[in-house]
Amino acid sequence: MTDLNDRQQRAEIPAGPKPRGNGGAARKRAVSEAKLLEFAELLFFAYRDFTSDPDAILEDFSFGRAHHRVLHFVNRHSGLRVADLLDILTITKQSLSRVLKQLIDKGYIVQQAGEADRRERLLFPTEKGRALAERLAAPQSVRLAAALKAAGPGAEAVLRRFFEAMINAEERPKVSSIMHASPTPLKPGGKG
Amino acid sequence: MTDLNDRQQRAEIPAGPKPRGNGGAARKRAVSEAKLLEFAELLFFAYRDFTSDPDAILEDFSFGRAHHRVLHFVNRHSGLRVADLLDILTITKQSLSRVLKQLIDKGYIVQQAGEADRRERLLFPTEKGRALAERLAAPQSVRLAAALKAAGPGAEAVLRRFFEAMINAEERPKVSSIMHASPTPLKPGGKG
DNA sequence: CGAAATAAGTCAACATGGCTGACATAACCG
DNA sequence: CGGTTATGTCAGCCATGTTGACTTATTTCG
Repeated sequence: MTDLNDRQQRAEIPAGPKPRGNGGAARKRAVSEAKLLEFAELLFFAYRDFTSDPDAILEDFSFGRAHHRVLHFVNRHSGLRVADLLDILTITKQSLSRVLKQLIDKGYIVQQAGEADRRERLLFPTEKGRALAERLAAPQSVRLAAALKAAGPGAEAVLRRFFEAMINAEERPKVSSIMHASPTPLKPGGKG
Repeated sequence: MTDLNDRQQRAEIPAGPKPRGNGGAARKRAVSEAKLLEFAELLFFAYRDFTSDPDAILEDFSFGRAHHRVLHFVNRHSGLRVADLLDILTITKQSLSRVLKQLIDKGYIVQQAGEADRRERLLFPTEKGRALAERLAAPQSVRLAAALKAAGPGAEAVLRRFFEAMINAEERPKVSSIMHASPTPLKPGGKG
């Protein structure tokens, strides 16, 4: 077994916490620091497994995690611009272009020139795109629902505050406006 | 400005929620589903920004996020085996090998044959490795501390339950044993 | 003891998805 | 009209994931 549970047994020496440079006055800080790093690890593990379900589905479509991210945001916030997507994903135009083009070519996303500013390409999911987005979201929703339930009553508010505070302060208004924006409807002509 | 805040203003049409396939009986489910997807997005944004601080530091060392992950776990759980690391990161031996070798070559990590089983290579941070790990962890700790504070009293317990439930059920005992394992001390001879 | 299993390392080749720099087109704005 | 903006695109590079095959050292077990 490559079970990590085995590990402790193998170490013969009891091994208490080793006295490092921060001995003495910084004791209280050090404990708190360790707890913070535990949360860092929990976040890592949670995110690792959170992404694993859709990743498995994506293989059947020869898509990757990058496609998922794009499709998700286009589906949830249909009518957003390419520039919005770049901002959300914090990747370059060229990186986005690659996956976005594939999603458009394969009929998961359609573009439509902006009404007020015709330079803009507003992005919309097709029916096919919406279906895939929902299929990818399903296991994540199940996981989140279970985790919220396990976290107990009042967890939603706590988590919302926690996550929002984890986001860079300058980004919070953007994120907030993305999440609460009403979707632009697809104009007639765009093949759904 | 490529500010996402601009978006709503540009859409002329009011655009209510469009009646989709799940009209009628599934109304309550649909609302809940939207809320779950909001948490999915918050998790995405939180993780995106959580990783951005160390990423910036890593550039100065010509390292990437993969190196950070390895160094973090070796530092926090010194004495773990290569197999443990593979399990934690869920990557292949070959992928790990590349970054691990670089960390060893550059003197951030040392290996030591296991005492009970000499096939095992136990991994330890050097002083240099510990220093870098701490430097990378610092901004993340600051961010986490602020977010915990913002989440309010009782947030720690809630978050712990939430994150643990987000992890695949089969993985939970492993994760738990990693996180609560006492570190194996480095034996004399290993250049620290 | 000797054979099989295990832990780790390695070589080669490939895919995905980041990145930079440079440049083209269309549309908007003053 | 000219400058700026939004988008798209070409070409190439790099980091980090993948598979498959194979070696070496060591442990475990019949």
